[in-house]
Amino acid sequence: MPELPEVDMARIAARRVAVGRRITGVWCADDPIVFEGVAPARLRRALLGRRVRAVRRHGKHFWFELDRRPWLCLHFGMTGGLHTTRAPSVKLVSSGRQGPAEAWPPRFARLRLTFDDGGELVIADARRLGRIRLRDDPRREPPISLLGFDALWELPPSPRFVELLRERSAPVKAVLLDQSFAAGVGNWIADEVLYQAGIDPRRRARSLSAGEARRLRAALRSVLTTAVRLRADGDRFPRTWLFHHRWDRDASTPRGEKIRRTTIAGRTAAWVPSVQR
DNA sequence: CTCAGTGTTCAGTG
DNA sequence: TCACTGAACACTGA
Repeated sequence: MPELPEVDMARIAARRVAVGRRITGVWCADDPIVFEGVAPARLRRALLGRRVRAVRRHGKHFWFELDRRPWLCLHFGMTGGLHTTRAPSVKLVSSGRQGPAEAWPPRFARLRLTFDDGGELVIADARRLGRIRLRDDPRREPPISLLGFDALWELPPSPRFVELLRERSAPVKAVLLDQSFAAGVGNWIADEVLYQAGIDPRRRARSLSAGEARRLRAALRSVLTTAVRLRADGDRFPRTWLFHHRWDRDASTPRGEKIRRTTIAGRTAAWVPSVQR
């Protein structure tokens, strides 16, 4: 479930369980794909006994600052997620959703860390498109160094945002999905933002008027701040959002607006022709 | 059984 | 050269 708001919830959950604590146990799957270039023995050596200083996020990536380098860097891919427990019996999930106590350790666990106070943290990833890496200086090394502005924390001022869009000839939806443009925007957020700004996702980015670009920026800021404030819990998103209807079978919003689906940049775009021009 | 999917990368194209 | 597109990746659940 990982676009920027979900990853930010994971950052907060990880911070709560890990910051100030020492890592006393490391278990990891022997999976050279998810653990890109990191053998299990090296991972254990890098993490065991370390104290966690902070948890940082940029776009959909996040990482743990430790008291010694290298640091632990994570990306959830399409199906990854973070799970934590505090006391042996209390279970918390990064989504914040309250449910029946989940299985522990969770299905598809790839990495499991135990802390000196008994807390635990698990990275799970069914589809294995997520990545777990070690980096000496995450912000200065790929893949994080290749990202554009963080869509929530570093949104450029309007004039600069307009300028950046003018430099791009791809469909505006493809530009929104490009992590070297705005880091953290994923498929549903791009669709939501374009819907709220009233812009056809197929439009070339450079064809937007300054007014349209400003509307797009405002929608991006509004959608992200709202989603984060609501703890990335889709059930609590405003009912006016396309989010609730984009995959509906009947393909229309409660207002009776028809939803159309089009492939752009290899992803399915859901949009409302009567609203988006 | 088939296919789409809240993502990224990389080879190929124009 | 550069920007862009689409397939590949790997697996689950509808």
